[in-house]
Amino acid sequence: MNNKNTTAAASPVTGSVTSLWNRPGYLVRRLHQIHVAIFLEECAAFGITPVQYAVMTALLNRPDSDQVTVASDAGIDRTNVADVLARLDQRGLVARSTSKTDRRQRIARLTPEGERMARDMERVSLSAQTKFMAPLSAEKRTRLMALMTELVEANNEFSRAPTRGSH
Amino acid sequence: MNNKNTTAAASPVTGSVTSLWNRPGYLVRRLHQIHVAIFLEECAAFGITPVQYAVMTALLNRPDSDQVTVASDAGIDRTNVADVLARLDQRGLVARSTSKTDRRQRIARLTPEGERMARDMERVSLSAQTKFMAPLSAEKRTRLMALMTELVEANNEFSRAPTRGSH
DNA sequence: CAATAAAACGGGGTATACTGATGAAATAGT
DNA sequence: ACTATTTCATCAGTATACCCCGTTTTATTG
Repeated sequence: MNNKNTTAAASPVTGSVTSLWNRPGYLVRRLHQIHVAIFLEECAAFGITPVQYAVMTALLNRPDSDQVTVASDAGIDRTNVADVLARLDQRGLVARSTSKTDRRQRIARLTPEGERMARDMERVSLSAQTKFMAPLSAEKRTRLMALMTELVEANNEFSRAPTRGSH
Repeated sequence: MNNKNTTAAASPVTGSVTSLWNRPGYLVRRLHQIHVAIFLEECAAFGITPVQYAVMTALLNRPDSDQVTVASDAGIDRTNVADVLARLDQRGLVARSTSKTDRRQRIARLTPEGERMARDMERVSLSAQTKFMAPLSAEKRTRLMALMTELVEANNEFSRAPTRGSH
């Protein structure tokens, strides 16, 4: 394939301190890559990304939210939410309007078509999750979910997109 | 803060099937966000991103690699590696040249300055890892690393940036 | 050895994610 | 009531991350 990985000396990283596999950040980044790839593959028919689906779910649970609320619920950066909502608006899945009680706020809600799609996507979303976690036993899946939840909750404030509510 | 999260009825997502907190993809995405934020904060003095550091580490372990090898070692998309290497080249941390044995390949290696910085960054990289994992007990940290490693290895082929070698 | 396949790279395009700055609107403090 | 601060949104800019497609070069195969 190339000139570097065909000899034994070409793998000096095994067990090394500098191996990426000892770094939690590397593993988290790879897991994220993998999940996005699986989700996009499973949901190709809908043409919806994981983040777009998170936004749609947030609006399903809490309609007529302003962008800050959507960002908090979906765990997405405020600036990014505006872009995502604009794309969903352009596709007719989301409608936006100015709040009557606070003219700074831009209120978003799913259109009937968007709501229908969000509910239809629950099936493929579940199958993406199943495929992603399939290599682990049921017990390991539960443990991993618990550990990740604990770590996200404890480090919540470090991200620019911290969540606010309970879950 | 807004008109939605001050009442009990404003949190209909608790325990719901549609709660993002039950979705592994959501947790993985949040963990990724959080780790990037912590890394950038700890390594602000260097102005290096997690991905750039991964590339530099890959070149530290295996100098004079072509871009495909760097992509595989660092777990990064092939086209993305070219962009990252171009930025590191522009900052004088990486030097690129055409391979003499295969004129398709673009060979990259750390400059002396880049190598020095990569070694200097090991300290802050470790402190970023520590800060990221700090909320978990030592036992939970070990378990989480093992579970994430198992899941990445098993799902390796789903990502566009699968790794090739051992670790 | 010529036709074909495969690999490496680059360009163009889209989406996420964040920083910093700006402006408009609402709230708090005096 | 008036000022100061905060909050919400937007814009410009950078960096990741991936896709598709085309070109060049190498490897394979009939």
